Amino acid sequence: MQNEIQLFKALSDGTRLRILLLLLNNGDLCVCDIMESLQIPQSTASRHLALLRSAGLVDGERHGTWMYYRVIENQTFGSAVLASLKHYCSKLETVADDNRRCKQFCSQKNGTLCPKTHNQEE
Amino acid sequence: MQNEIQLFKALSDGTRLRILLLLLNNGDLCVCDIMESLQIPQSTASRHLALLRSAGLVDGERHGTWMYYRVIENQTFGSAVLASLKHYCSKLETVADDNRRCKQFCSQKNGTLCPKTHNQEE
DNA sequence: ATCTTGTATCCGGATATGCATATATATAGA
DNA sequence: TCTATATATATGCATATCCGGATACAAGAT
Repeated sequence: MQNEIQLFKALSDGTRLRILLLLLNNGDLCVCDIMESLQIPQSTASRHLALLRSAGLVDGERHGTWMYYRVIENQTFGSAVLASLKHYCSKLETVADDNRRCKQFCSQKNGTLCPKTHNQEE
Repeated sequence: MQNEIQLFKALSDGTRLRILLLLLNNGDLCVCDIMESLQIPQSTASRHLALLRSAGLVDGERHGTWMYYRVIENQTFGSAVLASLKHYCSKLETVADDNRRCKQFCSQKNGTLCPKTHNQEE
């Protein structure tokens, strides 16, 4: 049951939950998007992303200089929990604030910084 | 999102997961059942049960000397996660061992110690 | 070579864990 | 009622882990 413990450990931190919800709601994002949206230092974002990746919740894809992260969609326990998480946390104020900053930052930088077009889900 | 963090913290410990799965698979249990099934000291079982209760995952009902614990069934996020947990962890060896010890202990003590008949689900 | 982006490491402080011990509560019997 | 026993909770302590931020380092682009 080590996998489940690691999964819940990864989820039991506010910053990581915000990162996951940001990715669930906004598709692929690079580290600079995340630090802007959540207003956290770059090293903090990076470290939490590494932990989320080692827990099997997200994976990263390199596009030149930028590293794009996304939530892994498979049919495991982690996926089921994340789906519930997205559903139950959609109304939270913090999440809404993060999403708002994310959309603003991504549209303002559009075409000027990151090479890859940003996926706007829904 | 403090509720969700507290939920995941409560779930990110092997002993607590085993307690929850034991309760999910065997219905109401008292502390002595749990310490026998998991082979852990009484103080450890009690401390984890207190934490699970404060996280809103289990509640306790007193029957004379014995305190019976059960998983809380409501329609919140925690319930949804526990349902998935039970489904995805049903095949784990540790869980099977715990359940076996539980059934053996409960049947051997039947009528002699705890006053309340043990619920065998399924 | 230099700039930007991302990762790894170090530190201090906070929190969690397990076990042992002490305390509280409930039951049974004299 | 008083005592002995069984059950449950609370506390203290040593150890281990985790968090955030700063700093140093690595990788890619021009």
